[in-house]
Amino acid sequence: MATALALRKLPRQARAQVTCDAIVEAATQILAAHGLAGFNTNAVATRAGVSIGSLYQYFANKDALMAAVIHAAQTRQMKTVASAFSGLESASLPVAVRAIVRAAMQHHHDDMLLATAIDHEEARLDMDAQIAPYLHEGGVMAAAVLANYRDQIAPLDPERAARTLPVLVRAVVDAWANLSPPDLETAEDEAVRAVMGYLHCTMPVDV
Amino acid sequence: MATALALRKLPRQARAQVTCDAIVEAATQILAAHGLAGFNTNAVATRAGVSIGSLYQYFANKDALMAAVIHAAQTRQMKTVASAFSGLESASLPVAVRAIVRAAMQHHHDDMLLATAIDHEEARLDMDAQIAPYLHEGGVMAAAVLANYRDQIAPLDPERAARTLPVLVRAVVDAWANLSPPDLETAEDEAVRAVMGYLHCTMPVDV
DNA sequence: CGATAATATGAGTTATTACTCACTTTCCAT
DNA sequence: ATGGAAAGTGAGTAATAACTCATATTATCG
Repeated sequence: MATALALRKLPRQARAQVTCDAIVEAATQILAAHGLAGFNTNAVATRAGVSIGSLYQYFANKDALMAAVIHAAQTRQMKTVASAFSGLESASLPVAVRAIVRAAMQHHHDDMLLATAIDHEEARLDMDAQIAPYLHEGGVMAAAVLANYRDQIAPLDPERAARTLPVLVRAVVDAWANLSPPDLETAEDEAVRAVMGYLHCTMPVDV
Repeated sequence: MATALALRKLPRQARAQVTCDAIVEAATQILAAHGLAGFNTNAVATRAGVSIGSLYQYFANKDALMAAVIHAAQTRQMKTVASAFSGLESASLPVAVRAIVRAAMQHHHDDMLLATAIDHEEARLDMDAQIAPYLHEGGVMAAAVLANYRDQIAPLDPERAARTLPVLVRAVVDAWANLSPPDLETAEDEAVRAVMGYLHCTMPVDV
């Protein structure tokens, strides 16, 4: 525990940055293809086309590499969501919800092995603190969008909604997209239904 | 891949069953405490108080042991949910939903490391087929309960609901229960809100 | 250039771990 | 009892994988 997850050395030249990126990219691909069981530093270095020594120049240990993979995944996802949010001002609520669900779908069902590996390692490495900023940023965006539809939805706490809605979408999408064969249409419909339901819920919730 | 996940040998005597159970129990504890990173067969055998040889008498390989852990976890959860469903006939819908959410909470936030490890290994080992019966059984139970409230909820496909609702509850609970400090009250409220919203959703969902 | 710093290499070391097998102990049917 | 089957043992093996380090290559700058 308490492994230092920071980079051992910062890349200063352009080629060093390329090497670093290639390593993280290779690690991501291996996780997606073979899961944590196939994730080892020698394989990552080989796939990245660099030597094992280069890997350890930048990543102090395997956990640090894993942390970098998680960080990169979060950044990627944030970008996708942000672009889904942009240009939504004039859309109706159902249209907006569906657009955001579609954006979320691109990342998640995509690769169950990667997503579950990240979940597990995030928990094991106690990365809540590092993740918090991403969550907060997502919350701010969500709150802004929800404000546009203030009159069409039940009164709700935007901070709560910002945490609940993304995981809700993700879980529903995963459940339906991870079938054989995947049922992406139902995945989308069910996710939209869940979100719309959440936003409209005016029922007595306390008992 | 395509590892045989069945037991190598069936326990015939009572003490053999005890050994088998102890091994699966120990494996579960180690997964919960240290995650997949700490999960190795020697450690499991030691913790179970049996020799490594005994472990391999019953489990052909590490994956077979993992499969047994997953199977046991599913069975445990099924029991909890079933007992939550019983004695619910006279309850109001919100009360019933809250009761079921509470039951689901007992298993999930409990141990993020175990839950995420199971998710990941389930995906890696392609265990969809083995899991299907549990899902189906859950669906039957859910359908029976929902039928009681037919008049209070929006028309919906029980089979869809049976797949969507459990993962929805689980995801929301995990999101709120896995904070530091955990916010179990909000977890429950948000899960109830999500379920009630889903059940009531009459909004235009298609665009 | 030439000097120094940054980057890259990969064989090698060391620890871990999945799994085997020859053997002993316990149970049970006759 | 007793013979055979089931259960249990754990030192040992072979493979894997995290990580190091002495050395080689490449960039930067005066």
